[in-house]
Amino acid sequence: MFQIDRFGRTPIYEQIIDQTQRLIASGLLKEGDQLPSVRVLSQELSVNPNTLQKAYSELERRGLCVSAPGNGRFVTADAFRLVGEGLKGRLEEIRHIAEELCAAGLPVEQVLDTVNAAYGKEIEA
Amino acid sequence: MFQIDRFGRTPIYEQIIDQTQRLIASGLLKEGDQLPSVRVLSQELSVNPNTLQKAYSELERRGLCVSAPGNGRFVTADAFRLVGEGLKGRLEEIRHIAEELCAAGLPVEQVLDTVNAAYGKEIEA
DNA sequence: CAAGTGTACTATAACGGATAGTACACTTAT
DNA sequence: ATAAGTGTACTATCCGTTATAGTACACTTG
Repeated sequence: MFQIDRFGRTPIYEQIIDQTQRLIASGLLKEGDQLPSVRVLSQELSVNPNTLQKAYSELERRGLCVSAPGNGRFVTADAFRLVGEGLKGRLEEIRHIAEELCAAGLPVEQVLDTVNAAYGKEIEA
Repeated sequence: MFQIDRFGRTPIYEQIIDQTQRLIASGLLKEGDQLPSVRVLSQELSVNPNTLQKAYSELERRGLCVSAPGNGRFVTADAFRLVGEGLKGRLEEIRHIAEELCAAGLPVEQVLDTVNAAYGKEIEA
């Protein structure tokens, strides 16, 4: 369910946060679904429970899941809408990079082509 | 000439590298131009000389500048071309984020509009 | 020679990330 | 009631990266 890269610079707990959000955004995780427990996921990924606890706490702070002590941790009803709003942040990243490329003199078409390619769309001549 | 953010997560030496590359890409730094010495820049930015040395060493490793011990450090002839190749990496970042947004169901038009906006282009209806 | 370059080296401090271990409270199923 | 599985809270420790401090040396130019 999760895939951890131990060599990159991005912390494990951030990877968990990102991937969980992506699972929600893509609909693989829906309202009411239970997230893997910190202990189970800890063994599955060979990651310290505290690290996962940190990630889950942040997801909870963002309102994407709620904890039912003694029971488990579940995706909230607002989760899908909330990650949708979070996509604006990703758009800002693209905007930021695009501004750099613009300043560097890269033609805009090349950027647009890249976006279209990512969407699996054929490049129009 | 340089602007340092001491609170962000990105290390100072990386900021120096990035900004220098951007100056070269935008043409503000051309072949033969002298980079500020580690000592001068150290005082100007209130940054340790070693930190700047680290940044400059990396730029040198990438072939963007050469050091003339006792004289100074200068932008190479290949610098402009090399940073140009580096832009492909930035494009890959955009591609990566765009794939995420695609998976999340964000319409492609919204991404294209963002790119166009970054290029200062009006959005076409 | 003096001043300004780059370079090299050691040592230290500070911070974030991750781990280890323990303990406690709660819910569910048996 | 008990056991197993949840979440939660803590403390302590380790490690790597970043940044700083200080010193020393070699080189080039004026």
